[in-house]
Amino acid sequence: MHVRGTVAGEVDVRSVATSYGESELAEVPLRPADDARNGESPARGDGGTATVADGRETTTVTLWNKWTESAELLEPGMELLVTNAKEEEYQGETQYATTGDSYVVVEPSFLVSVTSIRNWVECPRLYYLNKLSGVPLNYPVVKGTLVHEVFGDLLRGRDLEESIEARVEERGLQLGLLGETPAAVKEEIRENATAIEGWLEQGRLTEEDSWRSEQLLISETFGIRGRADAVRRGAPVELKTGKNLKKEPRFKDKVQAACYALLLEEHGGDVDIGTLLYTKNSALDRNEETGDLTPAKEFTMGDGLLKYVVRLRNEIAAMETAGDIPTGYEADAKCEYCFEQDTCMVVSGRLDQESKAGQIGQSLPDEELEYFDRFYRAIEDERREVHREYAKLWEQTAEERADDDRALIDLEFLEKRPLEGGRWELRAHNTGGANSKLREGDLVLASDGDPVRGSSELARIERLDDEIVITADEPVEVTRLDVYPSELTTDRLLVAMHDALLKGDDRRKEILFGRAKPAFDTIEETFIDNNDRQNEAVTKAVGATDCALIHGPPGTGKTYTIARAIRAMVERGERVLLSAFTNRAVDNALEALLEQLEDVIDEDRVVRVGSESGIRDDMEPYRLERAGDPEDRVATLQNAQVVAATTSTCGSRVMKEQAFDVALVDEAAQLTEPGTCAAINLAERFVLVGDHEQLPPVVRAENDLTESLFERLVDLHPEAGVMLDRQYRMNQRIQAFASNEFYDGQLRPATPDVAARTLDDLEGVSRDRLPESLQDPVSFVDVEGDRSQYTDSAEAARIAALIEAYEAAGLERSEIGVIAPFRAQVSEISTHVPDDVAVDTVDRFQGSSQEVIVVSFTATGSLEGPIFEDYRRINVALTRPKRALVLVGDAAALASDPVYERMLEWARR
DNA sequence: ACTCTGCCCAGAGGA
Repeated sequence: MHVRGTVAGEVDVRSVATSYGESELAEVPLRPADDARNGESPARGDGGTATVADGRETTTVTLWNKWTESAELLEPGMELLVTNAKEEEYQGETQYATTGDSYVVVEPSFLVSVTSIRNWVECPRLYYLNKLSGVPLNYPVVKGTLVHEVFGDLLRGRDLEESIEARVEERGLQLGLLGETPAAVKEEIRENATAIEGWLEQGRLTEEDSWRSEQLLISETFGIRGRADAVRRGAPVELKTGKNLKKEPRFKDKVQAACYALLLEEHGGDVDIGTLLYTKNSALDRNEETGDLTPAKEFTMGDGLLKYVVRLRNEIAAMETAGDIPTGYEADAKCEYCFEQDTCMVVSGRLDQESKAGQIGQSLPDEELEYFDRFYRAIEDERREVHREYAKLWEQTAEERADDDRALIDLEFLEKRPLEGGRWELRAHNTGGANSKLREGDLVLASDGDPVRGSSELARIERLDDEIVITADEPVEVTRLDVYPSELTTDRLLVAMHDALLKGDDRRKEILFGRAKPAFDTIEETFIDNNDRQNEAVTKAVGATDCALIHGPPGTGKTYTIARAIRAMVERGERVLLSAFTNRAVDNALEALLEQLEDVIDEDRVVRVGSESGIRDDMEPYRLERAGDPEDRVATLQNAQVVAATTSTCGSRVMKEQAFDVALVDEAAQLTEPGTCAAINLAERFVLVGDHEQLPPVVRAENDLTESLFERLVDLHPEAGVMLDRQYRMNQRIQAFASNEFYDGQLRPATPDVAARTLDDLEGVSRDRLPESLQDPVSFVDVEGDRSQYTDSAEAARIAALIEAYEAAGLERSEIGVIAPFRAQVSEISTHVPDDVAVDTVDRFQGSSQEVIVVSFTATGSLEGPIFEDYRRINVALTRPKRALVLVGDAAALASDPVYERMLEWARR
């Protein structure tokens, strides 16, 4: 049976004399998991149940011999899983102990990647450095990736030359940045491919082989995930681009293969043979011991190796759970042979970390060390949240998961169609309501119903409506799609923070930490002649030698100001990076910029970097295509004077090779500090534009990431900031509340026309035709709600009637927007109102505006709940309309909070 | 208690 639970106290490790001699044992007090679903977990295929019988009381699990090493890692509160345990009666109590078939897994829901384990076995410090500073663009890595892709193609039956041609073409941009020519790269790949082909031929001659390539595997039991290069007859095959003339495979390569063996074991395999394919070994190289010419090395993976791998994995999981930083002493690697030695010493020196390699250089100032510590923790908190999302893949039932919007279930599989290159196009019919987080272009786990234990594939969504089209390596009879969680964003945040602190120049850090005041050059030019603050903002942005901060409340022409500033920079010959957190914000800013840049620079000197699915269709012509001739691709990017990309893309390998004079970050109040750093790290100076009175960054965990760099710098360097104070959007009556409540009364209409705008200005609309209660630009409709928690059908019905009234007064449906706090209420309202009325959450309405806005508060009785606590959300909701705003809600509930009460008074006037 | 966007996933190799 399997035992799973939470460590309930201190672990006792000691030696005892047994009939086999001296043995080590560890006694772990364990509170068995009370989650009933645990019992269904099939884990390993021996039919055991996964949980200890009915109890909440603490029991004891004895871990024998080598497992005591994992026991030493345990802290109270950690999760523990022991497979194939035996039950023992001791002093009338039921206890458990490991058997010869047991595995001990620390924090099993923390999914460790195979690469992590491979790095860790070499040196835990190497694992840490990889995570912290990332791997820069370099040729050996790109070539390795290419060889793997070609290998995969060969296994799927693609023609060799065709594959090489296509794969090299796809990597044009990266190869160009590395200064490689296609002909030379192809030639090198051919050499590796010859070894692969020769080996494949051997296999075909001798027996029927069954092959799988690039299989993504997740183990719920061992807490490991990874992608096997290939699986032959159920056994892992690892491809290596390098040379190895020794008889034995490298140890870390064996460990990697053993990881896949564990993963395959959980998926029903039972193998003890691993194959490593060193494709640089050629016929000219003779194995020094065996004289063997083939590149393939087969080896046996014994029980001991597999268990050792799980113990390694436990070390990582325990360290990540505790939030520790490895020193290198955990391993017996020799630092003098390590090619990361210098980096390791510098990092430990700068961050004042204990390290086996020793320290070089001077430690960062205390405040920077403290900053590093705080943000390292915060980012790792986020990472743990991503890990919890992985765990939900098996902890949630399909229905729970679909409710969570992270999956589409009960699809009806329609057909499979082979594509060129051996991939497949799969089609399924979406039977349910398609209200999920999944979007076109996303990578998902496509499965036959169970993404972890069943057959599943990493697939890309090509089309998503009633009929779903995906592409994948294997023809899964897909009936379910799951979000595949990714640590990519977290990884990039960490690297961005590392770069800002360890690679950033000193002057930049003086500014970020408030040790110096931002400086400005004097600029005489007038950029905008009818709006002083906008002009001041452009002047500051252009003249800043360090940074400028532009605070732009709703409707104040933030986007125009940015575009004007960038134009001025471009005219001065500067290279500019335009960034924001979301693709939508980047595209909006770029759209305004293109208008400004007409006649200033050629269109082809403006480049949008990002994925095809992320970029808005009308910006597609500016998108940097990665595939193509290397020289040509790299010229397009280097020649660009303006590059636009999300902050996440700014952290990509390609973007990190780029340098700019200025980085301009829009919607900067929605960005975490490390997120902002990803963009500004690439430039000499920066301009942040945003409004910290609107919504803050979206983060998974409650931590230091919730305050933006923008907001912090506005406080730290008020003299670098300027607030745009004239708004071009709202009727005066509408803007009054937000102005007083959020902007100290400083926000005012830009012109008398704006102040006086009403629905009457719109063609064919007459306010007289509205009920009297709606004739004022701001009105309140008191609805006693239906008392349900996240929806309110009474409000929804009333809103439908309001929309009819506006239509009757001559408004187009497309001129009306409805905003609600909860997604559930958004879908409730959507069922009541016509399709062409925009209905969305407050959060998603940020950044846009409408002639008429109806707000559904969805609260009866009281205003309790986190969504109402952040007043910035009301600021966003109330500042979306131009000409009319209708608040719909329960007056009694709204009056229970002072801010909402003031809002009520204003609306009812 | 709720809100929710990014990202080619994980791994590619050097000595």
